[in-house]
Amino acid sequence: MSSSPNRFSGLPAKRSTSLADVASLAGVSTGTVSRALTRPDMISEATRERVLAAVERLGYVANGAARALAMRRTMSVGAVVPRFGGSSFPTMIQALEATLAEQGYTLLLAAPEHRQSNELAILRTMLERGVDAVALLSSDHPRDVFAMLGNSRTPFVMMWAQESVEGACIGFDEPAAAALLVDHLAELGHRRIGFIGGLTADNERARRRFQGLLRALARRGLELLEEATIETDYGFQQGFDAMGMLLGRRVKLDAVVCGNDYLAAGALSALDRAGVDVPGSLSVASFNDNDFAPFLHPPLTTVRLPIREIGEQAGRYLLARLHDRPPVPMGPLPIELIRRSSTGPKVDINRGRTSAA
Amino acid sequence: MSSSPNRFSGLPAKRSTSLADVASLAGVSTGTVSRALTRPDMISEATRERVLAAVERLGYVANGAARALAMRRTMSVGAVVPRFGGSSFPTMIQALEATLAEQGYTLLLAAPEHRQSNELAILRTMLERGVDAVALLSSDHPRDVFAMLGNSRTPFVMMWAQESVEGACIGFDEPAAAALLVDHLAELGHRRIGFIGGLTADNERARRRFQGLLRALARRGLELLEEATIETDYGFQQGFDAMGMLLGRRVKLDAVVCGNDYLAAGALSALDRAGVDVPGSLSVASFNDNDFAPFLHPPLTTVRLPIREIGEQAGRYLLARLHDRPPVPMGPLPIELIRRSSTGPKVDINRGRTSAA
DNA sequence: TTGTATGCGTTATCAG
DNA sequence: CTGATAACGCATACAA
Repeated sequence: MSSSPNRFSGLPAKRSTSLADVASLAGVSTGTVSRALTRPDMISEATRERVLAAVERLGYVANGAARALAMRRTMSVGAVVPRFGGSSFPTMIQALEATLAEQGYTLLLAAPEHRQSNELAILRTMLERGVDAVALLSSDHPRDVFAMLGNSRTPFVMMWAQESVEGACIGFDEPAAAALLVDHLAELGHRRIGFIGGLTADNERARRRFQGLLRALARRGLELLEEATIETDYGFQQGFDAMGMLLGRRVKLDAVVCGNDYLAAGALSALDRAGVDVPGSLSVASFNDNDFAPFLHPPLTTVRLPIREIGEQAGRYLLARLHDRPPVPMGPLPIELIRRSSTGPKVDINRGRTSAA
Repeated sequence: MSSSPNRFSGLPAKRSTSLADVASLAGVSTGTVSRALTRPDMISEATRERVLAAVERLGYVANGAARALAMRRTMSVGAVVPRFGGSSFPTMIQALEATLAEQGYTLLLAAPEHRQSNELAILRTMLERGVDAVALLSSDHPRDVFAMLGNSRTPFVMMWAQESVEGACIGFDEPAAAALLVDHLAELGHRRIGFIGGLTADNERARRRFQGLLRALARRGLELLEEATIETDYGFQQGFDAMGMLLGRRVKLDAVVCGNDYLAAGALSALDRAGVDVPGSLSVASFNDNDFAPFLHPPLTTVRLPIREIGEQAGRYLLARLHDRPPVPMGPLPIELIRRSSTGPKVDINRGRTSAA
């Protein structure tokens, strides 16, 4: 019953072909096979081909666990990233993955739904899996996390974070981004400014964004209207609801800044629903985590944030550490203000094409 | 120079504490330590505590490679997912990860930027890493992929796919979703219908979506306007451009269906830019991969697709296989039409609150 | 260039 | 309940 090949093969039967199998088929030793596969230049053309043929014939796939055990390295780095779905993290992670892949490293990812809950447990699992390095999100983690990292001598980096005594951080100047937005609004003559932002309590990035905003405003003798400041989870619905609340309070406002593009999209939707003229009677600006703020309607001013670049830099940093090289110095990550008019090429419905006369 | 503890510790020095260290500190054998950690009930209270204390004191973390080698299983499943960033995949993956985590499984993820390119290589890497099972996206893969999977006797599942002789598929009824949209538009009396969809050539899902649309239309004696049908990459900019092209062609249209919400967002933006009254003079409907179509402006009719559910079901299926149980039967995944009015609660700017009188 | 033998850190088997 | 000891599959120093 359980000997049929195509049966539900749980654990017991998983003895797949090994180096030894290949070796005997090729009529050489295991050592030779191993070298033929990982150091082709150390072996004669003839035997190498025999080995490769045997490998092919058997469909041999190396056992990573054994290899890792013998080599004391796994060629993989772990990343623990909370609340993964629907955010800008995928972009960052993919950049990280791509950068690591250039040097043959694989990314082992954990994306726990509930934050903090068991970050240490997750990290432990990763170390047990044998990751050579670790990428963390932000820099606020329990002491145990850093302790375990240090104890295991595993290189690590904190992404989307500013500075930390605990280790290296890759991030961008969030206050500078806030300043860009504030300057823009101020230049438009706006003075009564509201804010719909992320929850600062458990989100270091939202916190820095918020404080950057406050400081930029202060430099111009302005401040956030307290009754027009709302903290909420990042999300369309949340943005919609928050803007609804703001409107309900009937505060006089010149402009509203949104903590990210999800909030902005929801807020714009609520404004439209309420018949508010944007930007005629109210300007909206936004941080652009997810690269779609430039395409929202009505067009709004936004700052493009170097999310992808964080992933890349983090990857480079880790690779440097892994190769026992001093970390490469890295310049500041680029931040760019995108003004509201840059939605795309104009299309005139009355004339047909755009380019022709 | 290289003996300092806090130096760039590449590979050589990574001999961290092992079971043996713990054993000698606790004055027991390695076997005892192993059991104390993984089978607490097989050991006396007293020694277990001694062991745990030693573990704590040394900050011991198990070596997963060695464990995997000995146990012949890694408690992890791999997933290979192309074009990961900015799509609805994160949602699906997170659901998969969460489901697997319930049983202690870890998700090893590969998210290659370029599709097909080297799917086999990626799979090989995963198998080498020692994954116990694999989740694939869609069902169109090179033969080698299935061959390798079969050869290694690794349970696997195809997500977001319909049917395949190669193995199990988890997906939803894409044509049914298309039919919902078509029925809705037809009920509104629309007959001249266009489509801005994903590239069918290299995207099985886009293909099924497109064909489902054609059939649903045919059942009602309708067809897609050829000159109002555009294939493009999923994306805001692409949707914007595509709608621009459509407008440029000056085709008479009652409605346009968008292949996903990114395209829809771009299309709506282009329509607004062109001053087209939506839905007054043109209806827009959309497949909703990313859960934000319901929040777009102007509100459009959309079908909510069970993306998250795919991840969950795939996880359950894999777990069943991993535990050597027959796969659990699963009902059809839910699809829901969301009509354009359901953007959210209404907000009356003139009255303050919504709920009070 | 190739074969041999040892070690990698755990789990599992089998006595005690 | 606990202690030896043999796998696990591969890489590598060493010998040939």
